Amino acid sequence: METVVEVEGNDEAKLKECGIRNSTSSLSSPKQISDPVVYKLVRLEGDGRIVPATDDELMEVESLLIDDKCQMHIVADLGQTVGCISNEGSSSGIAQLESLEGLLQSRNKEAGPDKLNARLEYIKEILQKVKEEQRLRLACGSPYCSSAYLIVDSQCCDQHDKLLHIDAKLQCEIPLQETVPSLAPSLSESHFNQSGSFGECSHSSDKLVAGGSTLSVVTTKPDFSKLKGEICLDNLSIKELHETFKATFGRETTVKDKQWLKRRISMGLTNSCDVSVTSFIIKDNKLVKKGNEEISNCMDGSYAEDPPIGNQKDSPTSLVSQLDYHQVVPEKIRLENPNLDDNSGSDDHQTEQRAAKRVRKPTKRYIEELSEVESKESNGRLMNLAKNPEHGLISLKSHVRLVRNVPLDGRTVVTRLDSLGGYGIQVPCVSRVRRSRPRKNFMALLKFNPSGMGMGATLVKKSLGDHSFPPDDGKESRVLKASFTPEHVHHQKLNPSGMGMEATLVKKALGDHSFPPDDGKESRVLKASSTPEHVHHKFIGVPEKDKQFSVMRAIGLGHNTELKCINSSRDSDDNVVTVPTPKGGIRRKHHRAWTLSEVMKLVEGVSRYGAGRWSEIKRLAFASYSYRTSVDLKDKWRNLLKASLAQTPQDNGMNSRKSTGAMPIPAPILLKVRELAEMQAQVLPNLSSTKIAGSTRKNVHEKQTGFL
DNA sequence: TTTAGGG
DNA sequence: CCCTAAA
Repeated sequence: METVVEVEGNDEAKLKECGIRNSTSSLSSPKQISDPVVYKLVRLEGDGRIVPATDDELMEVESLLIDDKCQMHIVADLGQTVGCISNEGSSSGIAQLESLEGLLQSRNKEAGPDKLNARLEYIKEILQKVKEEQRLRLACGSPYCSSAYLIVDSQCCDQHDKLLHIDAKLQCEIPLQETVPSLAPSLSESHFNQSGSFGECSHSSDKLVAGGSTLSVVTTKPDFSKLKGEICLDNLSIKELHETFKATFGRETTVKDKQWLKRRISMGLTNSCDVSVTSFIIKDNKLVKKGNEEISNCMDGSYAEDPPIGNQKDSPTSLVSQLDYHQVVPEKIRLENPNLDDNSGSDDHQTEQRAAKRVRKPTKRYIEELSEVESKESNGRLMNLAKNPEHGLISLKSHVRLVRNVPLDGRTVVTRLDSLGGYGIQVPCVSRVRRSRPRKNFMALLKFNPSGMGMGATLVKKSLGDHSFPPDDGKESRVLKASFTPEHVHHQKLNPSGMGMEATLVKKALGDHSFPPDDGKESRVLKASSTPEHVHHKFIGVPEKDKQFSVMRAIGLGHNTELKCINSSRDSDDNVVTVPTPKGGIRRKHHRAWTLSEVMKLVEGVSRYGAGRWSEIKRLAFASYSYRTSVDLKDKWRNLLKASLAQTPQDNGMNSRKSTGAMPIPAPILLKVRELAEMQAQVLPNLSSTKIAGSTRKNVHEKQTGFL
């Protein structure tokens, strides 16, 4: 998969490609080695040379530049527009993209799981965008002129940027717990830099900027360092294969199975890009891919030719490929072939199995959540694009770290998500407040309770049956939900056992307002708003000492108190559920008064599509009114109907009276409402009841007399 | 998911 | 406006 991303790209991409495929990284520190995937910062010298963080790397990269065919591109292009794609690069990039797409498709066919498909879809989408941008750029001649996404500050070409994004996404989808820690931070940094939201947030960037002209982030795979040149695995002896294996994964293997070795190596090298072994050529001890096209071509048959092997025992390095393997190879087969290769590591085997398992589960969920968020929040392509990757990051992070710094991480994640989501700091703030609230809330209630006891009762009731604390704005609440969602997942994963229990309990205590993590996208305001609350209560207490407290509440001791907490929070944070009306009454905070135009729209909609087609009307006539649900329309129509019926008989008396209070509905509109009602009443019940028809007619008559 | 109807 | 049952 990752390869896919790399393939896609222009020179920058190629650069990365080189790094990965040719096993550029010669990270020597143990820590780095232990991390299968590492994003490294590389500095581009004025002359276009790439200067990695370490000397070793420098050498590596340089040699790569010499060896690889992409050298020319890199040197030339980077030389002048550091990190930007030259036209030449762009065109080739497009070509690569194309082949990449083919690749993706072929993979799509092979990989059964829907998740994979979803991912591929996503990637394709991104690629599409990238490609388009490239074309635009070509047309304009200027690297940035058409960049619809992020105008990245000097340092990275956005192309590369996107690649990274994709990478990030991919990575997160391949949640390698061992892998990510180092990855996430650097990634995020680069993101921040590029999006500009965070200014110079990354120390690393500072460092690099200071040291050299530009910086660029390169993905590198550890332990590939020993591989040099091109390799045709097919021609290697077992011993050679062993060497290669070692170089690739950093450990020995005793497996004698050539096929297996080749497979493992290729997978390891291509980093989960299912490239057939044959796409490698060996040369001077280096392993290199022949070409992108070939790769993509090979893709299709690769698995067919290469029968699945039961024992997946690689170093952690190849977890990525593991993932693919697991996805592609039916569970059955895997189970049926327990140990094709014996000794070299039943340990590894199990470990990996476990890894794969624990890895995959969260992924799906996360993706769902993320996609949901995306679809909801995306304000435009720009944001969208910038965001997606970010989500990836988030998921990454949570996957990796959830084990410990929950709160800390959670916040970070939220914050970041938010900033990229284009919603300012709102979300994070809210979330923080919510999180810290549980303890205080308790006391806060009394203070905040504006209307005294009576009110309190009302509130309690509401909280029980109606968790509508929404910021009165559908959008906003949705944002909230979105922001919380990840957290929710996060926590759940974090503490599956204990947490789950508590969550359940709390839920019950609350009356189980089935807080659906993946509730329908459109989730009505109500639900959206309630979600955060639930999350809050479910998870907040857990990580620490609050546990007891929450448990208590959950059990019921705090039933009321908890509710009150919610209320108070609403009072303080969200301006209460209800709001006093000038008239003296109380209405729901997020009640949206129907404007005349809305009413007219509604009437028109009904006349056009018919009463009852609320969803249609909603969709077509109220598309822009996100806060009006089809139910709302229906309700309003019902009211209108009532009003129209009530008003007509007794003339304006009613009307005038009404006008005093809420918005007066103009008689003409009521008239129309009535007409429509009758028309439809006639049309529909026509068949069945004459009674209705009679009454309708009567009504018609009345109305007509009344108004004409 | 949408619609209809009750609260 | 909210909730829920039914389709």
